[in-house]
This record gives sequence, structure tokens and C-alpha cells, in this order.
Amino acid sequence: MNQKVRVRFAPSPTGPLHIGGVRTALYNYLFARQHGGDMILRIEDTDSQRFVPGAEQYINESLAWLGIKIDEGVSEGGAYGPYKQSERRDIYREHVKMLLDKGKAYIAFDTPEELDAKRQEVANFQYDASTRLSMRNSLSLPKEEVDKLIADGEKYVVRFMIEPGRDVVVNDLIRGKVTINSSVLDDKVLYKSADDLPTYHLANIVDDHLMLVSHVIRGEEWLPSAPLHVLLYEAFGWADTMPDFVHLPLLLKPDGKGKLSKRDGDRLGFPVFPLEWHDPKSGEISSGYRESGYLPEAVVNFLALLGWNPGDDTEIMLMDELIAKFSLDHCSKSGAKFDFEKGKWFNHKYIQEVPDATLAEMFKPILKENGVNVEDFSDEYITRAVAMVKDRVNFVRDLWDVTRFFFVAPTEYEEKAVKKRWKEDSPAVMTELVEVLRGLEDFSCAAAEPAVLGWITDKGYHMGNVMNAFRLTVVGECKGPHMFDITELIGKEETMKRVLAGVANITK
RNA sequence: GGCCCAUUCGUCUAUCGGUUAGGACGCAAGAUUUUCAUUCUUGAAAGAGGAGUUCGAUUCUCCUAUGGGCUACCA
Repeated sequence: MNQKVRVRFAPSPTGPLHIGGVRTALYNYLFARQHGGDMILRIEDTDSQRFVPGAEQYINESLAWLGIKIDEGVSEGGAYGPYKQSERRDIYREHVKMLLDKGKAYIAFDTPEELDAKRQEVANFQYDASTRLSMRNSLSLPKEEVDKLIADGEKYVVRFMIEPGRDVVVNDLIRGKVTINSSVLDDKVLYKSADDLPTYHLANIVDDHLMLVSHVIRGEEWLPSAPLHVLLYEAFGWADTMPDFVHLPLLLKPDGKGKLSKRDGDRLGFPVFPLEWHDPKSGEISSGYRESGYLPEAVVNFLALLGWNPGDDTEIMLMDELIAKFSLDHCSKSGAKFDFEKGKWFNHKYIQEVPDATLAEMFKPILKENGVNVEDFSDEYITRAVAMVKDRVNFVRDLWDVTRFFFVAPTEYEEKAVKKRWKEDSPAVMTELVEVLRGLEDFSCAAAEPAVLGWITDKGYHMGNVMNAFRLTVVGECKGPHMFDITELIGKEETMKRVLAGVANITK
């Protein structure tokens, strides 16, 4: 297609945006940006039954958090609005009439109950060319009766009249030509008089056409109905400007069978939504990536690589690089199991890139949660603590486990470490150490380390035993960064206090 | 059941007829370290099965199997 690239992300506000939907939005965005095109956000709220308040705002907030910028949409405006389908009723009504006038669609009065009964009665019942004449519609009923039913306010739907026996070809940009025979398609409902709203299929085609969409990039679940969409473009006479189709592989469960669902997150302990979601009806809370401590860059990077690769071994890519490298040619055809272990790794990588001072700011709320009075410590102190240990965490909140001793003196000493490292002579040696420390004028790592190490060597003490006992008193366990970096930060007084406390409190 | 799509290490994937089938996560081992991590090095680990086409198939075709999706007056 030889026109400007215009893509759309078209979620329906029926709940929180699923992570699979986020990936679809991301691919649309990458494609649009790479081609200097437009990204449209269209709200497909044609199902009045399933509308969930707050869902639309959730979608906006999620995309904003991830850095997926919208060019045209409900809040951005644009030349092809409205961008909310419930506000486009006139347009749909007009287009339904076009199809009716052309004889490409017809009116049907069968109630949902009647259809259910029919499906019970006839195995594999399908409303199509072979059955439509036996149903209650404008093809089987006399015109006067149809008019009367409508005049009486009888509820009806408009169905698309599909000609059987035709091979319909959908040209998918990542799968090639997909052929389906029109006989397996049913006469899809296009419009419901009950709520004066179209169904997805009609609204979708009309909007994509009117909004000059050039590429329809959506999930694989739409592939089976793509031939219907092609037929719809033809029926309207828009075949020559029909957009290109791209059906993305689905995100699958990490284990077991099926596509990734909300329940998998709860079950396996990882979020399936970008942001935390409070369900307005059930009150249920679903965790989100943002609240779980993921950085948006990590989520974007991780998601981008689930179903696409740059063609080389590059893995860490920021949005700009993703935009530059993205290509439909390198999208995979098969579904990807959601591997959240790798997601953690991406977050780990991105945490390393965050400036120490910024990381410290992000860490402050976690400190507060753990009862630390942040005012007691300078920004520099927190920053230095964070800098020492950030390479060992995957999430900001993990920082607490590895920095707590910078903020709180140990009150308990890890049993195993005590058993292994606290020797008979440890109390005596540690008492001696306190005196060595007291004699130090310069308590910096550079000065304290050679002094203490020298003392250990001169006395002929066992380096490992002394240092580990020392660490035990200061940290509470045999873990953590370089010992003298710790002591430099917490300072001379605090260090001596802790060693003394250790001597008094550590018992085998 | 019907229709459609897919199938390379446990997972995400590279390979566009000829490769010792590459990388990453995870896993294991080793090195480094006064500790724990990090880091570095190394290792184990894959073409679903069967027919073709071809001098030669992971790569092309078909069949089977398996997985996934769709089959609503939901999107």
C-alpha cells in the first residue's frame, strides 16, 4: 500500500489492559514510529454489557507509563474522530444502510433464545446460505411483515450476507497468504437494534477505512475472522484501499496449556497487567508491573523480544533502538511462552543503568515501609549504600534486604554464620579490634583496611576468621559488600558500637 | 466436531539448501573475593515423526502427531 503509515491500537474498555494487549500496542507503536507514521488509539466500546468504568483511563495510563505515545485518540484529538466507537453511531448506522441497500446484508429477527434453541436442536448449526431461508429474516419473510415488525419495535439485527463457495485470501504480512473458504463463515451480525450499536466487525472495518488505517496489526485471535473483514471491504467497495493485515502470535502460559491469562499471574506470582488494577465490581486487586517494581524500559524491552528479534544478538534495547530495528520480517509466527524469569533479568539490567541518586530516591518509600526514618540519613548516605549493592538486585524493593544493615544495627545474628565463623577466641579478638579501630584517625576504607589487615597479620591471627567475625558483628551475617566500604559509610562510632554489641550478644 | 495458524536447547530465539546448528534467560562447574553477591570462563542442553524433491535438507512439498486460536446479538 502506497500511502502514509497509520496504525491503530483498538482495545475495548472491558477491564485492565492485558500484557498481551500491551505488546500489540507496542508493536503498532514501533512500526508507526519507524515509518514516520501515526499511532491511533481507538476505544472499541461497542459492547455495552461488558463496559467497565475506569478501564479507559487505565489504558491511557498504562501506555503513558510505558512510553507508548499516541498521536490521535480520545484525549489527543485528531482529524478523524470521534475516536470512541460509542460516539460514532451515526456513522455506523449510515454504513449499515449502505450494505442493506446494496443487498449485501439483511435484517434478522431471530431472538437469542431462538438461536440457542436452534443450536441445541441442530448440531453445528450455522447461520449461513444453507440455513438463512429457514430463519426469520428479511430474506424469508414478506416485505410487509418485515416492515410491520420493525414498525412494532421488534428487536432485530443486521447480518452480513456471505456468498458460499468462495476462497477468500488474506495476505498477512508475517504469515503470507491465508485462504479460507467462505462456506465456513457464518452470516455475522453487524448491527444490533437493541442498543443501536454495531459489532466489532462492522465498526472495525468502517473505522479503519475512515481513519485511513494502512496496517492492521493485531493478535492472532483475529486471524479466523480476517476473511470476513476482507469480504466486508469488498462489499463496501473499498477493496483497493484495504489495509495490510498483520496477525501477531499470542503470549502463552509459562507452563501448561493455553494463552496467558489473568489467573496465571496469581498462580505463578508475576503480574499480567502493566499497572495494578482494582476491579470496581468485585473489589479484587490484580498486581501490576509498575507496582511490582519493574522499570517501564525493562517491560518494553522484554515484551518487544517476545515474538520479535532484531536479527542479531542484541538484547538490551531502549525504545529508540527498538524503533530503529523493528521489522515485521523478524516477527515469529508461533506463540511465545511467557518467561518471567527473563523479565526479571531485564529489570536487573535496567536497574544497573539507573543513576545511583535516582535509585536512592526510588528506594526511599521502601525504606519508609520498613520503618526507617529517612530523615535520619542524608541523600548521600542512601545513595552510597545503594551504589554498593545495586548489582545484586532485580527490583528496587530487593534493595532493602541487602542494605538494611546500613540503616539498622543487627539485633540477631545468623545462626549458621555464627556456628561457622564465631570462634572460641572471637570475643577477645573483637574486643582487641575495637581498640585498634579506636586508634584510627582516618576511618576511610583506604586507611582503615591496611591498618586492620596489618594488625591481623602482625598478631598472626587467621584472616578469614577475624574478618568474618568482624562482619558478623557489623552486618549480622556473612554477606554484603566490601567490609571497609561498609565501615567507612556507617562510621567509626557506629562500627565500634556494633562490634561491642556483637561481643556481648553473640552466643554459640 | 469443523476451520485456520504454528512446530530449532527447559524457555525466548538466530539460521532465508551445504554451519562443529549461534546467542540470551535459567541450570551446573571453575576462577576471583576476608563473606555473600556481582563479574569472568567453561559445560550440559535443540531441528516432533514419517515420506518425498535434491548431489545435499533444520531450511522446500505432503502426511501424521502435537500445540495454539476461532467457531456469540464479546472484542
